[in-house]
Parts: sequence; structure tokens; C-alpha cells
Amino acid sequence: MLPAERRRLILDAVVNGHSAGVVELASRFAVSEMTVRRDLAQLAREGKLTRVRGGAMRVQDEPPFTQIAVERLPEKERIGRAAAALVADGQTVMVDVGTTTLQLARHLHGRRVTVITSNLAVVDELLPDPAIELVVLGGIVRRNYRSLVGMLAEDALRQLAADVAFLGASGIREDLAVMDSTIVEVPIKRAMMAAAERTVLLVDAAKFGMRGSVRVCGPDRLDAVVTDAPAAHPGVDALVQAGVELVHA
Amino acid sequence: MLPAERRRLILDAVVNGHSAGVVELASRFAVSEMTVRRDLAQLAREGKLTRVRGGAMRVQDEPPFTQIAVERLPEKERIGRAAAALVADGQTVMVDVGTTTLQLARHLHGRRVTVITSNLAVVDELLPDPAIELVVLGGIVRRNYRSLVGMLAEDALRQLAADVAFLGASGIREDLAVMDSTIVEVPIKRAMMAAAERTVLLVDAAKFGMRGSVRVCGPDRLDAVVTDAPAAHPGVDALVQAGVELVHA
DNA sequence: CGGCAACTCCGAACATCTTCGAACAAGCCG
DNA sequence: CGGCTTGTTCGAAGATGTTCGGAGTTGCCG
Repeated sequence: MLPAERRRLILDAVVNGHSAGVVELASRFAVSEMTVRRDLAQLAREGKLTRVRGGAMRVQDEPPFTQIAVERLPEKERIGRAAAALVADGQTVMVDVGTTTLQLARHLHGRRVTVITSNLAVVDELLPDPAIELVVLGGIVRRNYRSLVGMLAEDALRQLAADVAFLGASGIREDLAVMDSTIVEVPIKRAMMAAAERTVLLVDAAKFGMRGSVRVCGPDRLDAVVTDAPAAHPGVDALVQAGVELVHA
Repeated sequence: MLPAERRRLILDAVVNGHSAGVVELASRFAVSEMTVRRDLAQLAREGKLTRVRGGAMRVQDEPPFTQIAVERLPEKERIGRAAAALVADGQTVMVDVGTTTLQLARHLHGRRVTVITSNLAVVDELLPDPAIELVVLGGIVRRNYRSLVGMLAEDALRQLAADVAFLGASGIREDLAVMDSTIVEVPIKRAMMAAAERTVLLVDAAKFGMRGSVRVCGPDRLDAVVTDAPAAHPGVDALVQAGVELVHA
């Protein structure tokens, strides 16, 4: 059996059966557990299933509404702080959807800046802060991500300009393309890049090697990257080679 | 069974109220009580349930943002309820800024409707509700009123349509003109009226005789008024004479 | 009502088993 | 041969069960 065919059957088994164990799959397809793990890792990278210990589960569309549990919060907090340091008083910044960018917003408290965002968590965070001019893009509410998407948001961005756009991402592909997992968010990200003088990407070290299903842009569209990954990291080094300014958090 | 799958089932059981005891769950999934405790602890850390002695409970979202000082809240609550009764399932409604209109939003919970609003308190209220399609107008945030105003909101309204617009007001002048106190909100109200099939005004009895500084529109632009003022009230009677439908809360 | 004992429940700590992924070696095929 | 896939090994990390001291709850008695 061809590897690609086996991977497709594994994906079917996981999706239809609700879950499947590594041992069970290895036995079913008569391959080693290591091979199943590699298949599952690849399918997980492609966002087609969710890897869990012992096997895999179908990708779940229910990120808990209360985003209380943020993964890798310490790293994201440091990245947010470093990104906030790039903003000068009086500037206008665009803040993308995501938990990393939310950390950026938390570090803008008390700063005299204008924030443009479709991130409802950022709105809640900065609403009490009288120093900050807050502009909300319109759009349809996506509950799972607390974001606004759609035509209204894109139209609004066409009428706005900013000094810098801070974007998040699902992952950085090996060819340094910025990837996202949700297709409706991509036009917003692209519109933000077009409306801002500079584009700064916020990614924690785990994002290198991860990937989403949609390509947002190539590294040439980025002006800077804020990350906690060491400069020696091959992905980071490649970005620097591509001319992207590196800010270490 | 995979650990992740078990945790998922435990969460379902707790949320649906089938069972919540540690001993019972341990027996159901054939694991030790310690393992159930660890699962519950993890789910509690993630904010998905509330740990209690002997088991777990579904997380109850407290009403955090009860507007600390809403004047005439009982009247507004009744007006909101009566206004919500005017909405049919599947309809699209626009909800204006204000505390009375917020009460309307509270009575839309669980209804299968589309809500278009620039009222951030309404967004917070309806965000957790999966039945409701929520559309946010863009704009600049006005902190004092938790609202969005400006060009972006007006542009967005020009691209939208609704079955009914629910408006608030600062007062009803003696000549029955609808008055507002903040000039930046008036273009939004007018745009909502233009974009909706019907316009319904929500005013408590105290609004008759009060006035704002800006005239929004005359009574001819109103299709209905929801109020707690008695029909014998001279202002209400005059509205009826002017051809406005009266809904008594 | 206050105090006390019995019971239950909790979570830390430890030992054991399972699972994971990196690294290397072997096999396959153009 | 060189690239790709697969299998094996192995140390690290995760998951589970058991034990045990301590905290919370209940109920009884004075």
C-alpha cells in the first residue's frame, strides 16, 4: 500500500471513528507504531486531525469560549511585551486576531496610541483605558476566536491606515511562508498588511514547523518578527537571511 | 479509551448533568478515582467546569457586567421584554446604543435571529449565545457609552438591511420629535432607520418631557413605540394620533 | 450551641507502565 | 548512488494506580 493511501485511510478512520489509537492503527495497517506516529504527525501538521497522547481525534471546532487556558502563555507574554516596546507614543497600530496579539494589547495599557482591531478580546482589554483611542473593524462575529470577519471588516480596512500591523499566525512553513488555519481570517490579515507602513509578525518558537492550511504571505512581506526562538534556530536564521528584522523576546 | 477522549466524555457528562460524582465517573470509565480527579482538575484549570467537593459542576457564567447604576431598570427590563416579543425567528434586527436596548438584547437569548449593533454591551451580552448571528458595526469606541460611532459605522450600515431597527432616545419633545443628547450618535440612528423595514422606538415614561440637544427625527419616521407609559399619557396619545403603533410594556 | 469523633474527599508523592520523538540503520527504487 | 520510507533503539515525558497525611463534612453528645 502506498504511504499516501495509508495516510488517507488513517484520516478516514480517525474522522469516522471519532478516535483511533496508535497501536490499533499500526496493527490494522501492518506497519510499526513509529510509522503511524509519523503519519499522524503529518496529518496534524496539515490541520486535518488533532493529535492526542495515544492516538488522534477528529479536529474539534469547539475552542472553549473562555480562553482562560492559553497555551505557552509565558512565551506569548514576553513576545507581547517586546512587541509593545516597538510602538512609539502617538502611533496607530493594527492588532490581529489571536492570543499572542492579545498579550501585545495588554502591554499597551496607558500608552497614548490608537489601536485598530477586529479582535474582541483586545477590545475588552483596552476598553477601560482612556489613554487609548480604540477603533473596531465591523463584521460578523466568530465566537470561537472572538473575532470579526467578512466584507465589513475588509471594507473598513480599506479606509484606514496605520504605522504598523501586528499579525499572528498558525505557523511558519519550511519555505518561510506565513500560514493560517482559518481561511476567513486571511483576507483581514492581508488587508492589514496593505494598510500599514510596517508588518510585524508575532510567533512563539512552537510555530516554526507548525503549519495551517492557508498561505497568508511570504517572508518578503514581513518587516520584522518578534519571537522567543533563539537566533540560532534554523527557521529564525532563515528569516534573517530573507531580510526580516529579528526582535528577540 | 484515549485519555483525551475520556476527558471529553467526562466534560459532556458534567455539562449535560448526567453525572458529576468522582466515584460514579471512575466506575463508568473504569479508571481510578485519582485519575478522575486529575481529569477534573485539568478541565477546571481550562475553565471548562467548576470543581466542587465530590465531583464537578458545569461552569456558571456569572452576570459580571450588570450596569452598576441603570436608572429605572425594572421599567426598561419590561420594555426590553415587550420589544423582544416583536421579533420573529429568522429576522434581522438592528439594536441601537443605550441601556434600554441592552435589555432588549437580554431577552433575545436563545432566539434564532441576526443582530446588528454598534452597542458593545449588546455584543458582550450575546457573544456566548450560539443561536444568534451577531454583526458588529465598526467605528471609534466611545467609552462612556460603550458604543461605536463614526464613518466606519455609517458606511457599514449603508451595506446592510434589517427587518426592524430598535432605537433608544434621550427624550421625546412636545412636538413629538425624537431627541438625543450626543450628536455623533445621531447619524447612526438615522442610518439604522434607513436600513430597516420598520423602526421601533424604546422609551420609558420618564422620557416624555425630557429632551436632548439634537433632533433625530419626527414621529412620522416611527412605526411603533414600546413604552411603559399608560396610553392615557398625553405624549403617548399624541403619538398614537400621529399614526404610531403603541406597544405597552 | 460548642466540641468531638467518624467519615469522606482531596492532592502530593512515589512507583510502574505507556507513549513519544530523535537518532540511526536498513530496505526500496529510480 | 542518493533520496525516500520504514523499523529499531532508547532516554524523556506522560499517564495511572496506590498510599498517606491533611482538610472538609456530618452527626452525635453533652
